[in-house]
Order: sequence, then C-alpha cells, then structure tokens
Amino acid sequence: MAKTISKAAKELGINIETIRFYERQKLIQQPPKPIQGYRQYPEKTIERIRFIKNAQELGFTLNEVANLIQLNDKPCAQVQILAEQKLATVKEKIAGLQRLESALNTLVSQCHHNLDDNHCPIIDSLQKNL
Amino acid sequence: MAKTISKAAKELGINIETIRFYERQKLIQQPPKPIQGYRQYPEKTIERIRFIKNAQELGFTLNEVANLIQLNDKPCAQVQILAEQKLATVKEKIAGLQRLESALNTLVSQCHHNLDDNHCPIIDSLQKNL
DNA sequence: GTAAGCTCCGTACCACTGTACGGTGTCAAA
DNA sequence: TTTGACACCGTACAGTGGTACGGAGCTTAC
Repeated sequence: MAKTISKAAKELGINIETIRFYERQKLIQQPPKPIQGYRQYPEKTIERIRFIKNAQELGFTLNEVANLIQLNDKPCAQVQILAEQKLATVKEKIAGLQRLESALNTLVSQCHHNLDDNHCPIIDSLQKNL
Repeated sequence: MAKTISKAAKELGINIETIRFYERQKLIQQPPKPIQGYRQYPEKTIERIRFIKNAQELGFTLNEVANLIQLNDKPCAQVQILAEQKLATVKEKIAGLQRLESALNTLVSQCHHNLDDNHCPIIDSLQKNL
C-alpha cells in the first residue's frame, strides 16, 4: 500500500520537493526511516497531501490548511468551533468571489454590446475610482 | 494637476514604496526628474495605478495586469477574452467553495448530534479523500 | 538661514510557496 | 559486483508583491 516518495509524488502529480517542503512545514508527518530501505509514504499521508492541494485550490493558504489539520487533536466541541469559523470564512470568500463574478460579468457584457473595437469598456472601467 | 509621490500615494491610499515598486516593475512610467524639485506624478499615472489596484481587486496578478496594459492599444475583443478566462476561473472557485461549504455544514451538524466528545466526525472525515 | 519634513535611490529584507543542487547512501538488476 | 536509478538531507535560490532603511539632496516655513 505504502509508496516511496517519488511514487507518491507521481500519483499526486506534484514535485518530490513539494512533499519534502510540506514535511518541513509540518503539514504532513515524515514517515520514519526504516533501518533498511527508504521511507514509505502510507495512503493516509497521500490523502492528506491531496487534502492540502484541494484546500489550496479553493484559496486556502498553507497556514489555513495547517489550522484545518490541527483540528485533529482537539475534542469534538473545539473542532466544531473551528469548523464553524472556517465555514464563516468560506462564506465570506464565496461572497467576495461572487461580487467579483458579477463585476466581471458586467464588464464582459458591456464588451459584447460595444461596437467600437478600438475602445474597450473594461479598460475604461478599470481606470475609474471605485 | 500633477502631484508629488506622497500626495499621489495618499490619494490612492497606498504606500509610497508601492509606487516605486510598480516603477521598477515597469507597470508605470517614472516621471522625469526635473532639474529643480521633485518628480511630478501626472493624473494619467495615478489613473494607471488605480487601474492596477482595481484589476488586482478583481483577482488579476501584476503579470496579468501588465498584459491588460499592453492590450490598451489592442482591440476590445482581446481584452474581453482575458476577462472571460478570469471569469471562468472565478466560477470554478466559487463552485469548489460551495462544495466545501456544504461539506462543512454536514460535518458541523453531525457534530451537533454527536454525544461522544472524544470522537469527532470531522476528524474522521479529514482522514478521508475529499 | 536653519530646521523640519519631504524626496530620491539603492539596497536589504519580509512572507509565501515552492524548486534546484550537490554530495552521499541505498537498492535492484545484469 | 558493478552500474544506474532512486532516496536522503541540508542548503541555496526563485518568483510574487511588496515594505523598510539609511544617507544623501531639496523645499518650505519660520
């Protein structure tokens, strides 16, 4: 089940060095070095890296991911509080992105209605004081 | 009309050093140094900085802003394509965050129904593949 | 005309998120 | 048993987006 670092990296589609970096950042645990042979990365660790990558995709920094991961040692009640806080920031992020979405939508549709190809409403609007 | 760097920075609500940084990055042109006195930042330059800041708010990197600036002379259609690409990634991010939101919601409500404080459904789920 | 307060400029530094390098150890196959 | 590939480890460097500092020079107000 467990894999060497390069197999793990390949499966995850990331660089070996990234895995080592996450180890240094304490985002994942470095598997113990066996007396003989290379470190073996268990499926659990690989899943955690996938979790990190997923969270990053969603706009979480590694620091935020670390917080999420630290939920591990705490009693359920505390985990819940942290999860609720996270939920609130997720909601804020969604709201922010939705504002962005509608701003971009407006701009793009202005472009659609624009007949003068040499004059762009997006460029205009970015020059204004919002 | 033109302003010294600190007046410009103040008007824009940014740090003086940020203006200098943009000059070094060639995002704005440094006004010529007069024989006597300090550099004068014309309204056009201030507008461009506003442009940069607005574009950043919309999630464009400085590199993308540089592209946008180069598009200034180009047809609207090309600007539109860039904006649409950005729009697509924003939509993806929103969808991802909404999935996360509902996952967190589920977990939190599971916590609510959980009686054993030493065993947390959220922790269980973090071990899993998202 | 002098002090306070700007500007100028180069350089250094910051956090973040990796990536690369070089020397050495280990493994597996021919 | 030798060879080539991979692992290990520490350290250095990279790109992004700034921020800080220090020693000049210049301006403005008193």
